Amino acid sequence: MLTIPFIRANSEITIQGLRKKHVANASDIVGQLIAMDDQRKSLLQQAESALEISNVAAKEIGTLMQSGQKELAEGKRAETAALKGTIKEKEEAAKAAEKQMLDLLVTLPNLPHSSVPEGKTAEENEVVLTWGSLPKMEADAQPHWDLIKKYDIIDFDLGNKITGAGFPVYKGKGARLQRALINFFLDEAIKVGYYEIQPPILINEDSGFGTGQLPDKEGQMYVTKEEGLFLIPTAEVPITNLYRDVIVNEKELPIKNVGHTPCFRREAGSWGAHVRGLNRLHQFDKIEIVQIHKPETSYQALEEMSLHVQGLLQKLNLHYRVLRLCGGDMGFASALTYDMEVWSGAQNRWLEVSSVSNFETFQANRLKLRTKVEGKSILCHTLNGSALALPRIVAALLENNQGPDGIKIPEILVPYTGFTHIN
RNA sequence: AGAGGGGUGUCCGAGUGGUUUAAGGAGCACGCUUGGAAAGCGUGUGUAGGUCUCAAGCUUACCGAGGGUUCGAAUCCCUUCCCCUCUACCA
Repeated sequence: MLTIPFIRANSEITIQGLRKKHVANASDIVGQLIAMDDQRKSLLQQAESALEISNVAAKEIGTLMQSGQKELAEGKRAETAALKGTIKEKEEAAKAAEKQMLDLLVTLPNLPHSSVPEGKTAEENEVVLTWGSLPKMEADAQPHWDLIKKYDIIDFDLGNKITGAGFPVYKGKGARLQRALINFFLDEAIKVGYYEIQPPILINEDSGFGTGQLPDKEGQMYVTKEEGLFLIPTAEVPITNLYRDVIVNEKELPIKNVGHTPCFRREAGSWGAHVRGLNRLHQFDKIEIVQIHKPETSYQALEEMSLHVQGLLQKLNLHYRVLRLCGGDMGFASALTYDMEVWSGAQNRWLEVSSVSNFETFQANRLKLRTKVEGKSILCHTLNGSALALPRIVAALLENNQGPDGIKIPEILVPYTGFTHIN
């Protein structure tokens, strides 16, 4: 969430930024917000000055009562009783004005960083770099949805039976490959200083608001019927919300956390072409890295996180590219996002396997996540990224490494899997 | 899940309608003291909003959260969340 003081002081920058993110009527909205805030302030002032009078009178009544001057006290009481209505009325009006302002404010996305390219769709994302080369594929190379059947390692039919579409069952070497990747990714993160967290995978409404999933995107999450809790769409939500309503000691920054969780996404209405097999699921495993920084170090951290993710892909020997997302393709809360895509040899296309973002103060403002610098409390910057999401990595590994003696496991994973081939 | 007891500042903890302007202690910061340290002494020590060019000052709200009663609420009432004890259940 953007802050009102920022918008007031930088209304032109705000309008330009919102336009880059393709918010319609950006200029009108900013004008409305400032007007609503003016109204809020003026009502608040009226309420507070009435309150002040009433507080002073209440104190006088107290003193009079104690010294036994009942008649004087009664007179005062009648006087202040009349104020009650005004106070309540002004307070309610101020609260209503604030709510109106917040309701509008929470619908605004974060402003993009200056390096974010203009553009509306994924085609306009900027390719930052490409690593490796196209895997040499045989003419009869099979897509992963055929390979998983051939080797009987991931079973969609069984998932359909026990749950529904998009909930595959991993079996035998399929399950072991999953476990190997999870441990590999966690170990690599711990090696470079991340602290491992195992958070709950159900979260409450406040947490959903803190990281920006609510109030807008509840349609993407599964909800429990009795308690109204949400199944997490990403570990970003619980791990970042650990710091909700926290003033972090400056000495503890930066904070670097990593966690593995299953992720649940309803993906309502997004099924169709290009989502076969492992390409899009309702439940999948992901290792998430989350960092909390002082503003001046957050962009350096973003680059480090990007390099960390790239290191994982290089160790797995996957041909990948890095994209800088354009204004129209970026997430709601992000100021700058890099997507990492791996080449899928049999599908002949790029698959997104990671998204690394700096949210600057956007989440921190919702979370009330602050630190103190020279005695003043300031909002922290939050960042996160997938390192990595499993299904598409598995898809690419299966497709790119298929051969006559089965699917070859990358060397670095063999100590984790305990086998060299799936055959 | 049932019965009972709780939730107060960074922490411990007092406070059952009006000098509470949240006592007292610990911690922390700064200063004095010291060869240095400890002890001791002194001062300070939350968050958010408003006012203000800045600062100071003034002011409003905040005692788990939300609402109510009252001239006045940490204190009384209602709702709700969380913790503890016992019982029940359970990996």
